[in-house]
Amino acid sequence: MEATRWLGIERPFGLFLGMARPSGSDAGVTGPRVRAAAERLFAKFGYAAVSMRQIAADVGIGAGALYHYTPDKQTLLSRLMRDHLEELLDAWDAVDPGGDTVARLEAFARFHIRFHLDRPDAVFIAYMELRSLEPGSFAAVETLRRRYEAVPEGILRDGVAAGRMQVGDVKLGAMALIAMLTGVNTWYRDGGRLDRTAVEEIYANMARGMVGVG
Amino acid sequence: MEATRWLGIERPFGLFLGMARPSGSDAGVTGPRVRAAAERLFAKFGYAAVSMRQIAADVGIGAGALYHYTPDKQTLLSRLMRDHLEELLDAWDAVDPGGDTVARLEAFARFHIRFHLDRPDAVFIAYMELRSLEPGSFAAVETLRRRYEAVPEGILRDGVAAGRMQVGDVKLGAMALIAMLTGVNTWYRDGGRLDRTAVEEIYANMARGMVGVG
DNA sequence: GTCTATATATTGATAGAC
DNA sequence: GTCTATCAATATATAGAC
Repeated sequence: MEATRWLGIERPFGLFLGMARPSGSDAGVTGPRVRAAAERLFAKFGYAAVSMRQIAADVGIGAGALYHYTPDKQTLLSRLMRDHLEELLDAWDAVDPGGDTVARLEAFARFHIRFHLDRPDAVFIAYMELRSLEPGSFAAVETLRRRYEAVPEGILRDGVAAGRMQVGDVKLGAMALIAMLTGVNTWYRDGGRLDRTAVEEIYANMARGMVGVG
Repeated sequence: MEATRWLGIERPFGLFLGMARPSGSDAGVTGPRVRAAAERLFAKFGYAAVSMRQIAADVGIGAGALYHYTPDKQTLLSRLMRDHLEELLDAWDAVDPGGDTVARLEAFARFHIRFHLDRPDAVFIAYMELRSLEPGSFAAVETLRRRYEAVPEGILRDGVAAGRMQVGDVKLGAMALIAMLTGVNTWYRDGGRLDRTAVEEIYANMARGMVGVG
C-alpha cells in the first residue's frame, strides 16, 4: 500500500486502533504537546524570547501547523496561566481539611510546597509573565490569584479570632506566607540534602512560628 | 549664530557653564540616562521584549548612538545586575550592627525591605533575568547572590549557637527569610493602608517568630 | 493535519556624514 | 556625540498545495 494513499484517504477512526497511525495524523495528541512545549520554553527563556518556530520545532512540526492549535502566541500564554491557577484552586479545595485553624495552616503550607514543586515551569510563568499579558487576560489572571491569596488570609483570620494565632496584620501575614513557601521553588532540587517531606516539615514549623503559634 | 556652527565647532568645556548646551552634547549625563532607561524598560517588559530602539527613544537619542555607551545589549543587562548586587552587599556592610544576634536579625529584615522597596526595578531584573545572562555573567551574578544569602545564614547560625533561635535548618531558614522579605515588593505601594515603617515592624516580628525567638 | 512559501515588520548592530 | 542609512537575521502570521 502506498504512503500517499494512506495520507490522502479519509478513513473511519476505528480503523487505526492498535495500528501505526499515518504520520500526518496526530489528532488529540499534538495539541497537548504544543501546550507542554510552550510551557517548558516560556519558563526557560521567557515568553518574549521564544519564537513560534522554536515551539514548533520542539513539537516536531512546522511553524504554520501551530496555528491549528492556538489562534496566536498570546492565547497560548494566557491559557497556560489561567489553567494553572484554576488547577491550583481546585486542588486546594480537594485537600482543605477544614476545622482546626492550626491544622489548616500546616496543611496549606505542605500543600502549597508540594503543588508548586510539582509544576515549576507553570509557577515560574504565572509569576514572571504577568507583564506579557494583554489587559483582558491580565485581569482574569489577577482575579484567580487574589482568590488563592484569600485562602491563607481566611485561615489566619480564623486563627487570630480563635486566639490560636498572633500576627501584626492578617493580609501581610498571608502574603508573607505565600512568598516564603513559593520561594522553595527557587532553590529546591530533587536529590539534594533534604527531600520534599523534610522540607515541608521545616517550612510548616516556620509557618507556625511566623504567625505566633506557640 | 547658525545652529550648524554651534554643533560643528569644538569649544572648551568651560564655555558652556551656565549656558544652554549645544543640543548634540551631553557628555557625562547621557550614559546614566541610558542605564536608567534600560533598567526601567527591562523591568517593565522584560529584557528580550525591549529593543535597543526603545531604549534609545526613551533617552531621546537614535539607536546608533546607544553603542557609544555599551558595547551591546547583553552588557547593559549584566552591568545592571552586578552593580545592583554589589550595592546591596556594600549597603548591608554599612548598616550591620553586629553583636546581638536577634538585633542583627531585626536589622537585616528592616534593611532588606527598605533597600528593595527603594529599587523595585533593579530587584525585579536581578530575580527575573538570570536566564537572559550569558554563562560568564551568570556565574558572576550567582556568586554575589550567594554572598548575600550568607548574611542571614550567618545570623541564624549564630542565633542557634547562642540558644536564642530555633530553626529546623539554618540554610532553609535563610532562604525562607529572604523570600518572605523580598515578597513585599510584589504588593507594597506607597500611599497604601500601611506605610513602610509599619510594614518593616510587622515583618520584623514575623521574622523573629519564624526562627523561634520567643 | 502538515507542509512550503511568503508577506510584512522588526530586530541588533555597523558605517560614515556632520 | 548624534544622526541617517543600512545589513543580515529573525519575527508573527497567513495562503494554498497535498
